[in-house]
Amino acid sequence: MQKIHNLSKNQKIIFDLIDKSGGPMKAYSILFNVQKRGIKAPLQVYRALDKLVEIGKIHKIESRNAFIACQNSSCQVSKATAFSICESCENVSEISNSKLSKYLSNFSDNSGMKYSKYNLEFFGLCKKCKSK
Amino acid sequence: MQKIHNLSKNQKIIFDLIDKSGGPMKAYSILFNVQKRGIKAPLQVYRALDKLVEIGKIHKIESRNAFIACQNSSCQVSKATAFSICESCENVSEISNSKLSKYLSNFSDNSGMKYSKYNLEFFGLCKKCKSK
DNA sequence: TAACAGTATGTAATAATATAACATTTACAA
DNA sequence: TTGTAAATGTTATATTATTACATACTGTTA
Repeated sequence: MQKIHNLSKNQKIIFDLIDKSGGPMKAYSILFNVQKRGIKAPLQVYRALDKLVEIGKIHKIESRNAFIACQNSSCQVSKATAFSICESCENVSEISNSKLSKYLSNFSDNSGMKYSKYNLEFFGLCKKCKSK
Repeated sequence: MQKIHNLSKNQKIIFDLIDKSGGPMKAYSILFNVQKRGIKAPLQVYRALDKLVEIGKIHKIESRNAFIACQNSSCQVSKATAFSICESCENVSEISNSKLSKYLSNFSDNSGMKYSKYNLEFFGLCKKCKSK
C-alpha cells in the first residue's frame, strides 16, 4: 500500500512544472519558471525538490545536477533508480527493467555493508544521435 | 595494453594528495591542501581533476561532488564504476566485482541506446555504523 | 633547429549550484 | 485549543564549477 502524499502549494507548482517538461530540469531554471507564481528564492525551490525526491515523485540526476519526474507507474522506486543519459543530446530516461532492479536490489558483497538504496546512470548515444 | 600517462606537475601533486588521503576529497579541500605547493586557483585544481578522471586515475563520486583515487589494480575501469557509500560516516569504497561489472557492461534494453559507460552508487550503512 | 601542434599552466573574474539562519504561518491530530 | 510537525518567506552566504585570455612547456617532424 502506497502512502498518498498531499503536495503543498510550492511542491505542487514545482512538480507540475518538472512533470510537464518531460525531461530533466535544473534548479535555477525551475526557479526562473516559477517566479511568476510567487516562488522567489532558491531555497523555496530546493526545499520543494528535497521533499519531492524524498517521497519519490522526482529523482535527481546526480551527474547533471538536474531533476526529473518519476516515470515509473507509481513512483515506488525512489530507492532503486536507473537512468540512461545521452551524452550528445542530454536526453534522459528512467530505465524500468525488473531484472536489472532485482539484480541490483539483491546485490551484496563481502564488505559487510547493508545496501538500502542505489542509483545507476548509463551513458551513451541515443538512437537519434547515433545515426547522425 | 594500457597507455602510460605521464602526469604533469599539477596532476601529480593533486593525484598524490587524493591517493594518500585514502578517501574521497572535495575540490576546494584539495585546493586548500595544495596551496603551499603553488596551486592557487580553483581552475588549476579542476583542470587536473578533469584530466585525472579522463585517464581513469581518479573517479568522481557524483552524489558527493568528491573525487577518489581509483582502487582497481590498474585503473582500467574508468568507464564502468561502482561505489558503496556509507550514509552515516560517508566512507566510500570502490566496488570491484567482476560479475557485477560484466552484468552492467553487457546490459542493454529496447531503447535503441548504445551504452558506453555507467556509474553506480550504492548507499547504506557500513559495518561499523550498522553496529552503533 | 625551427616551426608547429597539442597540452599544461597562470590569473582574474564570474557563473551555477546549494545551504544557513531566523522569523512566521499553515495543517492537523490529540 | 493547544501542541507539534511541516511548510513558507526572506536575506545572506557558502560551495562548486566555468569563461576568457595570456603564456609556457613538451614532443614531433620538416
